[in-house]
Amino acid sequence: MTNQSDNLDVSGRVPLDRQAMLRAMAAHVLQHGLSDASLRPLAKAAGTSDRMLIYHFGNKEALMAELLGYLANAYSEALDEALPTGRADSRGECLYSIAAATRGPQFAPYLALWWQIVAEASRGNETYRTSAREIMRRLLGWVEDFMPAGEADPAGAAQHVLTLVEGAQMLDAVGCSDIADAALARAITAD
Amino acid sequence: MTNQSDNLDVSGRVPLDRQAMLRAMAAHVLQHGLSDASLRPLAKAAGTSDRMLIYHFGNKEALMAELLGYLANAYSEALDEALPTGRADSRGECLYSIAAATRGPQFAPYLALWWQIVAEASRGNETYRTSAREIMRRLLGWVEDFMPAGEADPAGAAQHVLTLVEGAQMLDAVGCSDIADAALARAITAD
DNA sequence: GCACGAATGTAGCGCTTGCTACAAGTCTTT
DNA sequence: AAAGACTTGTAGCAAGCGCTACATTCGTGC
Repeated sequence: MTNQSDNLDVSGRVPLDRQAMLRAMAAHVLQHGLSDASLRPLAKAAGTSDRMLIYHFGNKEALMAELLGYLANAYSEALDEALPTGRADSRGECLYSIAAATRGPQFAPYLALWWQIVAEASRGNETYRTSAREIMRRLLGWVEDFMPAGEADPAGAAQHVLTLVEGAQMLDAVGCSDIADAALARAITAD
Repeated sequence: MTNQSDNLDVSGRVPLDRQAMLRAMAAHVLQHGLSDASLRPLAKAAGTSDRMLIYHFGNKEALMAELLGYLANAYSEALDEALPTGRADSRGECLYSIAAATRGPQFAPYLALWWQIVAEASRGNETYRTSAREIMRRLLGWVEDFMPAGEADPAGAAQHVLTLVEGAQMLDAVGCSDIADAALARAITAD
């Protein structure tokens, strides 16, 4: 029952260890997926023991919730870096830029993980659903901010773009990138 | 090493057993997901033993491949039943009808399974990827056939509709149906 | 009627799962 | 220096995993 989540002392040593563990575990999960996210492999990746993971995080569910939050942040930061700044010149360019950025190979590990999160969310797991919804909201906000300045309904347009891009990513995942490409090209010229 | 996949004798008893097993296992997987698709639960659902499943299907991978094929067929048939026949009157109606049909509650079990399949496919599992691609192709064909008669580019329009609908379904899965609804409404009025 | 292969039950192997009991270290506080 | 809290290693539990060895039953062809 003793874990140090409420340890806020000045030394800061314990929170640092926690962060280091989370960083290492996040890297492991990105590479190997949720199905290999059991205590012993995670502990090995973090350079510690399953015993210590339970000690630090309480139980596996709490660990996964925290790890998911960490990964959501990491994903957000990766997006911030990959996505263009400012505003698009047209709706078509907005769609194109965002699709191009998020479908790039550097996001493949995140997307592979993403679909596992969606699968869990779809099965009713509230931890994953909450995390996933938060990521979508954040992404939607980003798309909205990238909408061209003259856009009459930036929120609606962003929702449209997001839905298309996510559909395209799913088609990528199952090897139907041709369909995704055609759909996006059509949507871009239509705008 | 003895299994009867090549047993084509007239009695037909063995293939029947195989079909019955697949039917029962498919129902179980639809209800409980892939994560509960290990040999013992599957065997229990099929009224037999893990020992017999291995005997009949060789190993788990072969079993899952066959089960996935069975489920893809079942999904197709469910779609055939749920989707309207004939042709839509407009692109907007086409999108609306297909979204309404495939987002209905009767497809929730299929969709929960679908995202698990997508997750596996995205991680590089070829069995799942092949199965998923086949389902997408079939669905795309269906959408194309439902396009209004006057449509200049039915194939392209169908790809567009499919991408939007799949994006909407993903947003449903993570509890963002509001975004999906708005995106579809916008796409429908735009058409 | 008997022999042979197909079909099936029982038991178990080696491995991984989340988690715990117990003991021993280390570090801080008094 | 003693005491207590924090931290960690070792060993293990009960359950589940895919799969197999062995023995038995069953139906059919000679």
